[in-house]
Amino acid sequence: MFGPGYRANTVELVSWPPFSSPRGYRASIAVIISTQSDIDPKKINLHFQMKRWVVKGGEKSEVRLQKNTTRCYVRRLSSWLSDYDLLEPNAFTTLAANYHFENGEYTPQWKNQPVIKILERLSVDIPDIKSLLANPTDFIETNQMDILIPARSYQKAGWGTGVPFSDERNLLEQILDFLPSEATLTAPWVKILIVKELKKSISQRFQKTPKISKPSSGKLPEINEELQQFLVEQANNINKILVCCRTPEVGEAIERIAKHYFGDSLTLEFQSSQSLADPISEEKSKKRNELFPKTKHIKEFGKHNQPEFPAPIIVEILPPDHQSYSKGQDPYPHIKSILPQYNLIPQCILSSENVKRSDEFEEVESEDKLEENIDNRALSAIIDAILPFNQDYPLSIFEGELCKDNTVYAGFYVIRRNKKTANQSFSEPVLVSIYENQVRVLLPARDLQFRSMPDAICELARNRTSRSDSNNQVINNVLSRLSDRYSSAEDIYLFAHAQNARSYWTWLQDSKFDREKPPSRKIHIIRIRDETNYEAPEGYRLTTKEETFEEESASFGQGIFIPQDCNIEKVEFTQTVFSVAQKPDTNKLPKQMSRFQNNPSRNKPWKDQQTRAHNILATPSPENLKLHHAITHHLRTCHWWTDAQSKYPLPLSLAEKLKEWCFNDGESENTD
DNA sequence: TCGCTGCTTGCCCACTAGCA
DNA sequence: TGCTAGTGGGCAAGCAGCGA
Repeated sequence: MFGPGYRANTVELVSWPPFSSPRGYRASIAVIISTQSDIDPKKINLHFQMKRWVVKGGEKSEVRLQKNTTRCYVRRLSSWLSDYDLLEPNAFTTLAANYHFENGEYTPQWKNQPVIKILERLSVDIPDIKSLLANPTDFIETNQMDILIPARSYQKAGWGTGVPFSDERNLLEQILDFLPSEATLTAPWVKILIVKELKKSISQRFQKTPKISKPSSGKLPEINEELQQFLVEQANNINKILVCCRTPEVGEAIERIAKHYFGDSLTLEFQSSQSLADPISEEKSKKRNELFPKTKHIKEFGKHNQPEFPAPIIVEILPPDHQSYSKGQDPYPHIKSILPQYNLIPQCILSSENVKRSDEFEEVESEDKLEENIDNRALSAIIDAILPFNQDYPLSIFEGELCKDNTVYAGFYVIRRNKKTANQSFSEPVLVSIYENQVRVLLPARDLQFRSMPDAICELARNRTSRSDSNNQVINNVLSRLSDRYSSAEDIYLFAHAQNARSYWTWLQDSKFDREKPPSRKIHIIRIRDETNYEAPEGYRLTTKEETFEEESASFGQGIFIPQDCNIEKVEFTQTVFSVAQKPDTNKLPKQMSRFQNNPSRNKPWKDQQTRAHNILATPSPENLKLHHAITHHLRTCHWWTDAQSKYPLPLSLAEKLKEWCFNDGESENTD
């Protein structure tokens, strides 16, 4: 049956009738169809999903809706128009439901009132939501109207989330039977093996960083000398961290963790300013008749504590749903956007104050829970606070004073805000480069000066006017400035995120790009696409040569892959290559996870690895295609602050982080 | 005491509604 | 129609309970 189409370029199909487990759980398989045009020959992607329907379990009085909006799937056996009968319904529609708060009570309701009104005019009776929630099974496979409530990931629903590759393959083979004989399944992607010279080249370039063990069960892990030395080096640009706490617990935790992980090398300076993180009240503007947030106290704090050079500050704030915020706004975005104007780069940590929630449908977070993980929160606050100051990034290998890697790695990202989150919408291109482990930032819409990361953050917070150069001119400036500044470097890699940057840098679009006319003859330009809009293809990859789906071996593939009909030795340098992240070690899932066979692991969640698509759009050395892709893939693993493989190559991650480190929403009227 | 399982939660990433 | 931000979804990891 057709499901609700969420996007113009996709179609969703949902299996019917839902299959049921011996215990009475119900589930369907959904297939989302999208097209892939950048790989020749053109391909159709099928994305599978588990639709797990909530049924009442045991003696519980009723099932609960999700936290915010629940989109229930509705299937009606007779036509929506009473005088016109359909033989067989072939589509679902959705009705949104949520909780409505009135007189101190939460009641479930159908949310989408216009739809309800239309249905009323069509004389369609929508059942009362309370009876649906009290007896959901009464609304599955009826002869009137079926209403199905999708389960959240954490809910037990008889099946786990995700469809494993073996099942996908099985389903694809069945689907193929219905298609014309010309339709074929694509073969597994072929792994590009990184061997000998290539492997050597990677291992001789890049450092390995130690794993940072986290505190657990209230105990701090043992920090060996090597790890402590490493952490101290990452913080060596910091004289001190200003800490502004509301409660002694948080202050003590930060002190304890700083001492434990960084020894005596981090100086903490405690500042008591309770009011800094108070809820923000609103007041009427004198000039215009509008409400604006009162942020004078944050500005005054900045003025009084402004250091000569940018410095980190950790600010304790209350959770956004704390009761005292009901009287005012969450100060977090204001702290984030105002303090860097005064050379203070803030990192926030949540209070341990008891959270009393009036919402009975929320999971209640007890004080105990927040107490328990305070060490973890303190560690991530400290790491995030020092991260922008980490100017000597542990990436390339040094031998004494000499860097063995004469390569520049750069990432291009466009920070955007709309009217909702800034007084005026804007696009701000940023470029982050790493050369001989030195991190530098270019704000090309402003000037062509390479800044340190903290300087760039403060500059972005202070001043939002851009030069009026055309986007094209800005891009040309970036490319020529990059080649000039690093003229002695052997290679320059520039990573750009397609979905983010291509409206600014139109050359990145498939239709505008011309391989014969690269914008630079010196720089390797690599375009990265992620799953947004289904732009990275669905696919499976096998680590072995034999095609086998037994024991889910395909789920554990990782590395770089190309479609099987490509020959890596002969392909164009612009060929799309897939980078597949490693599944985390701890994710040791059982091998047999089929959703269709009644096996004990059927209810475990399953997830595909993160896939990215790379294209090299320009390169002075097309013959080194494999090396360029191997480097791009390897840079996903070079984020010292986390063990996991990350979304993007390192310089692109740092460029994206700039957005988080500054420009948080909430600008206020200038009252100075 | 250890290993296994299920449950919970923080955090991060992905998806898509709704804005511009 | 493209982009953003809010919401949804999933992984990691802690913890409790249970049985060997």
